[in-house]
Amino acid sequence: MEENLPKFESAISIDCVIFGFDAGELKILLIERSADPFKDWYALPGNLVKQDEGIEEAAGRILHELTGLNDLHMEQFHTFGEVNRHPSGRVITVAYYALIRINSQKEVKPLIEFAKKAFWHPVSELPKLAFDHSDIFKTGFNKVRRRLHYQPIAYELLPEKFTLTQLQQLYEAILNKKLDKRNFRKKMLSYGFLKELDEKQKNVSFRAAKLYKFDRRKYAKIFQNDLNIEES
Amino acid sequence: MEENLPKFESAISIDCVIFGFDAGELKILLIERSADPFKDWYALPGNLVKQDEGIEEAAGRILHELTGLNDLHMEQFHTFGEVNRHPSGRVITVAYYALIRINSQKEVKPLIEFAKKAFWHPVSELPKLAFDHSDIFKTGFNKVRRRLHYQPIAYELLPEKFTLTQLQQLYEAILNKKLDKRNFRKKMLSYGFLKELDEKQKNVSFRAAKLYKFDRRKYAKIFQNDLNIEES
DNA sequence: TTGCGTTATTGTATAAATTACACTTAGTGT
DNA sequence: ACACTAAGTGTAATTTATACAATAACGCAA
Repeated sequence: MEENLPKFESAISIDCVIFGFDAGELKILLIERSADPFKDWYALPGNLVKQDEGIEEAAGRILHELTGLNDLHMEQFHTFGEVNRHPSGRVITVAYYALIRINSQKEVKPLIEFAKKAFWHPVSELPKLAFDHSDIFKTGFNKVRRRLHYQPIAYELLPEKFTLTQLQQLYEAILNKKLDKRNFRKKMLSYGFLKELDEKQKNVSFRAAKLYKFDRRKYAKIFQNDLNIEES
Repeated sequence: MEENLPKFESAISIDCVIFGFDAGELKILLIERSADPFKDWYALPGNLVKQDEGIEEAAGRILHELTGLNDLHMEQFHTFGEVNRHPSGRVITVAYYALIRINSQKEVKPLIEFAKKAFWHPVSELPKLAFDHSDIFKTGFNKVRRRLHYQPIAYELLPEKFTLTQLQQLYEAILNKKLDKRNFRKKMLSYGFLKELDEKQKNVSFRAAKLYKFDRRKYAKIFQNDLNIEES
C-alpha cells in the first residue's frame, strides 16, 4: 500500500450468479446482451461499481436493479482480474452468488437498458456465456455445492413451506446425484431445525405430503458453537 | 457490463496473509509501516496491482518482492471494497493467503522502500493492524482453517521431511485445539499419502522420531475422483 | 364404492468412522 | 544404570453412514 495513490485506470464490476429452483430444476438468471462486445450472447447479470459505493452495497443495488428484490443472501465468492478478460478494457469483476425463490410473488424485472431480456435458464444445459462468465458460473456453482454441506442455503431457494421431497430434489440438483430417500429424510430431521407444520400440500393429484419450514432460531441455537469457533 | 467503460478512479491492491510455522507456532509475516497513514503501525504486506497485470500475476509478483520466494501456493480468499477502508482514497484490495516454509534455506527479504522492517509474528497474539487488516487476517485465517480439512495445505508449511508430532502441532495451531495423539496418527496414516522414510530426526536430546514426507503423487491419485466431482 | 395409479412415509441390519483412553519403548544425558 | 523425555502403539464403545423395500394415503376414474 503506497501513500500517494496512483489511479488505476480500470473499471470494477460485479457479476452475479443468481440461483433459483423451479419445477424441480436448478436455474440461474441470464441476460441476452443487446450490444457489442458479445452482442446477442447470453451473459451473467452484472454492472459497474460506483465510485462512492462499497462492493457489498453495489452487489445489493445491482441485484435489486436486475430483479426488483431486496435483502437477499448474497455472498462474494471470487474476483476475476485477468488483464484481457474484457475486450473493451481492463475490468476486474467481483463475483457474487445469490439465492432466490423464483416462485415468490414478485416478478423478476431486469432493467431494459441493460439487455434485450432476462430469463431463467437451467444450469444443467448452459450454453457458452459471454466474456469469462462460464468460468465465473462454474466457480460459483462449485462454491455453492460445497457450502451446501455446512450452510443452510437450500432454504433460501425453496418456498417458505416445502416438502421433504422438494428439499431432496434441490439437494440432488445441486450435488448432481441421486440420494437415498430414507437416509436423506432421517438425516435432515435429525438436525432438529426443520419444523413440521400442521399442513399439507394442496392441488396435487396424489397423496399430499407434509409441509415443513426452516426454523432459523433453532438453527442458530444449534450451530452457535460451531460459529463461535469460526469467529474466534 | 457497459460498452463504453467509464474509468473507475480507484486503486486495486493485493494484500497477503503469509503463513509460516516455526518453533511449534503459527506465524504470519507483517511489516511495520514507515509513513502515514498508519505510520509505525503493523500491517499485512501488500502492494498495488499494475495496469497491465492480472491479479494472480500481481499476487505472485508482490509476494516475490516481499519474500524473495517464487511459485508458492497462493490462494485468493476475499475482496475488500468498503469505500472508506483506506483513508487516502478508494482502494479495493484482493486478499490472498500464502503458505511458506519459514525454515527453508532462503531468508525472507522484504523491499526496503516498502516498510521499516518485515518480521514473523505469532498469530496467537496479533496486535491491532493498520487499515482493515485485522479483518482481512481473520477472514483469511478462517478460510485456511476450513480448507485444512480438505486440502493438503499443512505440507506447504512443514519442512520436506517432518515428524508426525510436528504435523499434529501444526494442526493444533491452526485449529486452536488439542488433538488426541493416537487418533491423529491413525487417521493421517490411513489416508495413505504419507511416506515413511528410512530416516529419523537428528540433534534432539530425546528419542528421535521417524520422518515422513508428503507424497503428492499418491495424494493426487487418491483424490482425483473427488476433484473430478468438484470440476464437473 | 371399488380399484388403480402415484407419491409419502417408515425401520433395521451392517459397515465405517470417530472417540476415549494409558502404558511401554527408545533414545539422551548425567 | 538411572532418570528424563518424547515416541510409539491397540482396543472397546459410540456415533454416523449406508443399503435396502414394503405399506399407507390420497386422488381419480370407471
